[in-house]
Amino acid sequence: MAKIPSQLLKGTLEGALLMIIGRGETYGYALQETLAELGFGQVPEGTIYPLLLKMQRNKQIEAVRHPSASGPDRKYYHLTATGEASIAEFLPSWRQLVAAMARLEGDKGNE
Amino acid sequence: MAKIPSQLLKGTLEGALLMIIGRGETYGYALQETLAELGFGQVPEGTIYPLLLKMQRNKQIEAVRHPSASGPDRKYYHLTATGEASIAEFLPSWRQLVAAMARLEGDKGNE
DNA sequence: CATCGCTATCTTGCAAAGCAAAGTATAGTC
DNA sequence: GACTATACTTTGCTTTGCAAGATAGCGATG
Repeated sequence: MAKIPSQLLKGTLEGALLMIIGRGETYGYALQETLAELGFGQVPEGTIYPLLLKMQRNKQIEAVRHPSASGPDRKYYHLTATGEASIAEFLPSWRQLVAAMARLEGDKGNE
Repeated sequence: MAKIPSQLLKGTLEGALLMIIGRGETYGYALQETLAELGFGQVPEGTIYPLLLKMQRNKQIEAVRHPSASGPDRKYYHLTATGEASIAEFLPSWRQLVAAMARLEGDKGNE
């Protein structure tokens, strides 16, 4: 699986993380694996953890610390109402961008 | 037509401009209109012109200056081989990102 | 002729976001 | 004890979108 260039991920990643957390409480390390499984590539810790902290400051997510049987404590995140609202703002913009690009790709295909 | 947040555009815009220029020689001002028609929203001049200059420095595009009947000279851009190669690198990454996001949206839809 | 509005490009400086790198710490394996 | 996997944090760099302002040619209105 090729790596998605960082510049392409900009902005999209926050939306993606919010949507994954919206599926059910998770923690940073697991999010990294989930992103890889979904096809986002190997997103580095240095990207994910600062983003989670920022989203927590913005009240989009909340954290609860729980011990783990296989290592240090985990910070489990869940969505807040603000986080849900962020997803509701993000998705239409994302879809608009995808639609615009699809028009361009369609043109390309007709040549 | 809503405005696409700047963070979402990051990286995508360069690919989009290259693809539009690939359809046929154009200039900055016209690119702005084309982007709007495609659904990218009103991308400001302060975004487009610096990007075009950067792509020119990177040899992805080349410019020819022509006078206009309705205003100042226009700089018409066309793709170079490097530019074509950039598109060939960009498109798979873009499609991978779209596919990954589609998986997430699909999950959401099943809830 | 002066002003306005449309066309057309360039430059400066700031903000946001991805990420490499380094640090800290726990649990299990060799 | 060393190493590996797990798990989170912080610092500083780089890229990119963009607001704001400058420059300039053209046509129409007054």
